[in-house]
Amino acid sequence: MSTVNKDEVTEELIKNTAKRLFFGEGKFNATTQEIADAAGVNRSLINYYFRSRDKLFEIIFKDAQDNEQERTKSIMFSELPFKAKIEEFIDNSFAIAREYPFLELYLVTQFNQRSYCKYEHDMDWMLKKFYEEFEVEMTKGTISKMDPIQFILNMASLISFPIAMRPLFQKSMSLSDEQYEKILSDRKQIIMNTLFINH
Amino acid sequence: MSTVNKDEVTEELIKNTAKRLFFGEGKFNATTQEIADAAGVNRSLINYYFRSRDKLFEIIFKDAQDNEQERTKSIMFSELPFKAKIEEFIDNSFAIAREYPFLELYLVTQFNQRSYCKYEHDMDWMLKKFYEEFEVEMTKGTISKMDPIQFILNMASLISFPIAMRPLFQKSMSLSDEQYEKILSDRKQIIMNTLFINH
DNA sequence: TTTATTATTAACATATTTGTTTAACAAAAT
DNA sequence: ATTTTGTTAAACAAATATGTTAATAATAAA
Repeated sequence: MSTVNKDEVTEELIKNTAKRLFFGEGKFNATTQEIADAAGVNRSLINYYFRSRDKLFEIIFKDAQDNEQERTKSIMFSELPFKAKIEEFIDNSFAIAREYPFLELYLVTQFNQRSYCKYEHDMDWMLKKFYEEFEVEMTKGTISKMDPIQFILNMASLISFPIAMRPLFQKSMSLSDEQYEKILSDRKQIIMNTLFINH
Repeated sequence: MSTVNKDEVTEELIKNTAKRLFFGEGKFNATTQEIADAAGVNRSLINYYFRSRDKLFEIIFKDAQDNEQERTKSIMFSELPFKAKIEEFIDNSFAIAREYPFLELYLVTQFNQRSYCKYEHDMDWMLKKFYEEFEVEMTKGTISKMDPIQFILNMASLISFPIAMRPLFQKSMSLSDEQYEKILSDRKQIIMNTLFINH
C-alpha cells in the first residue's frame, strides 16, 4: 500500500488539471465540465472533493499565492549577495512562467472579480530585510537613488509584463514565436542592466 | 436638427457604458442585463443595436485597440525630440489609465479567450521611424545599447504593470490608497531615469 | 467471504443568461 | 396625418452551468 490513497490522487489530479487550464493555458472561464474532461474524471467528482467550483478556485488561488510567496522568501533569506538574489529571482520567475505563463494574469483578474481572495501578508519580514540590503546597494552606487518600493515595482514590471502580455504584444508587434523566444532569453541580462548601474 | 440622431445617441450610450464597466470597473463578465441597467435602457436594445453580446464585445475591443494605436501614432509622428516623445507617451498612458485602469488587462485577457480579436498591424511605419530615432539616441549615449524591441518592452512594462497589477500588488505590499497614489505620481520620473542613462 | 466504507457514475432539478418574438407605445420624419 | 423609427415590457425557448441525489463499482475492514 502506497502512502497516498486513491482520493488524494484524484483530488490532486483535479487540482493540477485546473491549474494547467487556468495558469498554463489561460482558460480563465473553464467550466467544471471542461476541467473534469481534461482530467478524465466525472464532473461530479469536483463537487465530491471540493464541494463547489468556488471552493476549488479558492484553494488553487491560495496555493498559487503561497507558492509565489514561499519561493520569494527562500531567495530573499538565502545567503546570496544582493545582485545574485535578483538574478535568482529572475531565473526563478521565468522558470515558473514557462510552465504557467498565465499565472500572474489569472491571479490579478480573479483578485479583481472575487470579493474574498484572502491575502496573507507576512511580507513585512521580507521587506524589512530587502530594504536594508537595498540601502547598502544604493550607498555603494550600484543602484540609483529611489524609494525601494519603486525598485521592486520596476523589477516585477520588467519580469512579469513581457510574459503576461505576450499574446497581445507579440501580435501587435507581429513577432514570430521564435523571435519572441529569443527576446525572452535575452531578457535577463536586459533587466539586470536596467535595474543596476553599469560602470 | 443635430448631426446625431437618437439611435446613435443610445448606441453610443450602450457602448460607453460597457466600456466603463469593462475598462473602468474591471467587470469583465458583466451580463447584458447589467450593462443595460447601468445604461438605464432595456436589455433588448443591446440586441437591437448590436445583434449579440459578442458583436458588442468585438466592437468595443476594436475601438479600444484603434484608440491605443492612434494615440501612439500621433505621438511618435509628432515633431517632439525623442525623449519628449517618451515623456508624452508616459503622461498619456497614465491619463488613460486614470479613466480606464483595467483597459490593458481586459484587452489581453479577452485576446486570450476569444478566437477572433482581429488585429490590424500597420505598426510597421511607426516601428521603422522609432528604430531610426532610437539608433540616434544609442549612439549619442543616452540609452544603453540594446535591441529596440527590448526598449519598447521595458517602457511598456514599467508603465503598464503598476496600473494593471495594482490591486494585487497594493494588497500584497499592504499599501494604502494614498501611498499607492504617491508611488504612481513619482512614477514618471522613475521610469525616465530607468529608461535613459543619466549623467 | 462478508460487510462496510469510499469512490465514481448517471440522471435530475435548478438557476442564469442569452436571443427572439410580440405587442404596445412614444417620438420623429415624411 | 400617417408612416417610419426607437423604446419598453413581457413572455418564451434554448443553451449553458452548477449542485444534488441515488444507484453502482471499487476498495478496505471485519
